[in-house]
Amino acid sequence: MSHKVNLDKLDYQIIQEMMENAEISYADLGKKLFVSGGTIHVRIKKLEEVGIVKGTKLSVDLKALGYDVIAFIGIYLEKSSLYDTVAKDLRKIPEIVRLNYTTGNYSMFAEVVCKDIQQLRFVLHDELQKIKGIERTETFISLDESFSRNVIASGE
Amino acid sequence: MSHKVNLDKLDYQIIQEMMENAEISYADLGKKLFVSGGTIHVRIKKLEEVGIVKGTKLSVDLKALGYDVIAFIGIYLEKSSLYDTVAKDLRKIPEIVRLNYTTGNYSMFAEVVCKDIQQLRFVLHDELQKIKGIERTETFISLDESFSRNVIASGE
DNA sequence: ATTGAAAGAGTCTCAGT
DNA sequence: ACTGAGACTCTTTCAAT
Repeated sequence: MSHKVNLDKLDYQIIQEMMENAEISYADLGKKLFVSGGTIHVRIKKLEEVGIVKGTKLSVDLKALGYDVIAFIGIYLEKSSLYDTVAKDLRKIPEIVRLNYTTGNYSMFAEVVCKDIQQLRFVLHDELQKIKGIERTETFISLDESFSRNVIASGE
Repeated sequence: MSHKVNLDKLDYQIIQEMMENAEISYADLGKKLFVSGGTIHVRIKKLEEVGIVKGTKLSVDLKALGYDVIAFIGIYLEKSSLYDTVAKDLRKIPEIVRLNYTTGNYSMFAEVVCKDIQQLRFVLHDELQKIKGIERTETFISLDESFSRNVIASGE
């Protein structure tokens, strides 16, 4: 459980700004938010210490990298108690980049990223069929990503 | 369309490493990959120029930020031609962080991030019901995220 | 293309407020 | 808690290979 930390407007502004672009310098971000670069530095250090900021990641264009196919897979389990073992098996498939245990129709929800439809076919027909405990799956291939963005960082 | 660029093993290794941690210095990454820091710099500049690398983003712990609820929404449209107008309306709901146009059961697939169940209820019952063109929706609340990770950067 | 070194820019620390 | 300046580290450029 994450014990509540009190963040002020400046903290949220820093997070908001750097979720989109982490390359901005402390001095420049400070100018933008009307504080010194030193203050930005102190705040970010605090946000790292309390675990809100986990680091920075390279933002990569998947299409440009050759990954043209994104799909979502709804997974029905034979028994919901099989969740952990099936999750462990799904983790071994590198094309599956995300797995959630969900309420509703499906027991689990997976996101797959593949280079092409042939690779997706392989994941669905070969890799997934091997896994014991999956009753059936439903696949939703993304034809277009309308948008993808960050949450709004604010205290309400 | 992204015209193919020839990447070698070193390019893929740099991407792989920095997708996970973009804070490592060029000198340190160079040591790890047995080249100079200057070479890392040249490669990253190339990857930026060809549009594979889009920048760096702050990695934030959503739970620690107060966002405890992730849900997926399958959306049935009255007519699939309504895609664009509905997408435009969904974009106005800040809690919806991602929207895909998909094959299969649903016409669209949305991901929502909320502070609590009350906020999710508000998005589902108030915000979503206002939008013209949505026939019905199915919601899958994530009870647990088993894993979330990057694709493998490699040329096969 | 890669390297190593110099120049420039950014981060980090700290004493003062 | 914020600031500004100094110390330190990293990025960026470039001449040589």
